[in-house]
Amino acid sequence: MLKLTKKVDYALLALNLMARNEEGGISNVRDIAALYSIPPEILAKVMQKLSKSGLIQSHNAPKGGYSLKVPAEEISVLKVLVAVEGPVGIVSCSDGTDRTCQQRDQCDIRSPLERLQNNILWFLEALSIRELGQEPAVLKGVTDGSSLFGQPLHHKG
Amino acid sequence: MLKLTKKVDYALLALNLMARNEEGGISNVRDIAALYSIPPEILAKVMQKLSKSGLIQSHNAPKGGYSLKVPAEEISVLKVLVAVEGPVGIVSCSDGTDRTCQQRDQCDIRSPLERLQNNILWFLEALSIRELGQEPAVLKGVTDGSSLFGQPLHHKG
DNA sequence: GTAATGACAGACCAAAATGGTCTGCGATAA
DNA sequence: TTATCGCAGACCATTTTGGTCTGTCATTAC
Repeated sequence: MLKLTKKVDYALLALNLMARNEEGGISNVRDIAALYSIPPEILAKVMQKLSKSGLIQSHNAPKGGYSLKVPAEEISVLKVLVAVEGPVGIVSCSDGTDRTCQQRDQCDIRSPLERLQNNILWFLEALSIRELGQEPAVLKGVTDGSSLFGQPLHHKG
Repeated sequence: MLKLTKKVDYALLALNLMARNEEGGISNVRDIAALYSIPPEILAKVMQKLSKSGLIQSHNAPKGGYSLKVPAEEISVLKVLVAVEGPVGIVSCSDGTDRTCQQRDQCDIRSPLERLQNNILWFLEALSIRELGQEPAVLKGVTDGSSLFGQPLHHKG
């Protein structure tokens, strides 16, 4: 629950690798799969989805493979997530998936949960695969919650 | 993927209701289930977990039911989530669930992902079931990402 | 005391999501 | 023209999830 799928993990690993190889560097499925011990067939499917969504460019030929189509800075974790798994919604009633929610009429907590969801999506969008491969120091103040907020809010400990 | 389960939804609805009824107000499973069209047996299990985790108090008797054991302000969404579904981890390798991760040795994105996870957990901890039932206005500046941060960071649009 | 109420407990099942396999086709450059 | 590598989709096993069913135990109103 509230967990990234293996496919997303695989996509992030592959993209991170390609981000380090760029620019224009080509990696093929077999090599990446071998490096990370990923079943090649699975990674192949994942890469195809990334390709269809326009994040990477395929080179269908011997010595071919994939290369980044846009700069690593512009590929957010959220984009990867959506490309691989479709629309994200922590509450099923808010992403169009569940049209038959039995609680919808009586639901009195949807609004704050959607707000919570927006925050999570915002973080996913703010983190690029470029930053994925960088040392914590670079990220400091961006994704480290404890230093991100000026005031303690209502955080209960 | 990255979605709250129905059980968590049910728990939040029930707790939100009880938070409005307090203090010491008692609600029973049958009534709550009827109000929100939740299968009573399911809600019963959920309530038992909330009870075991110490968030609510059971009153096993006719005219009995459950009441909040601690103030609504002190019950975070994260606590509810953990009580109902166990430890949370958006990356399976970081919550002790997956001890056989094939990518662990070669994984070069774990650190930033764990950071991302911490941010999400932080938000879940910062949102209490008291706030769940309040109007958006009260939450403004707390969970609304767009107004929460002073600077735009690297947010790509 | 006893019967009705409501929590407690756990086996059990069906559907969906997930992770993975297999097979074959299509494009292209060596 | 053939080996390489992407493209496509059917297929299957496992796990997770949501839900049902059956029964027991505690309490209190009568």
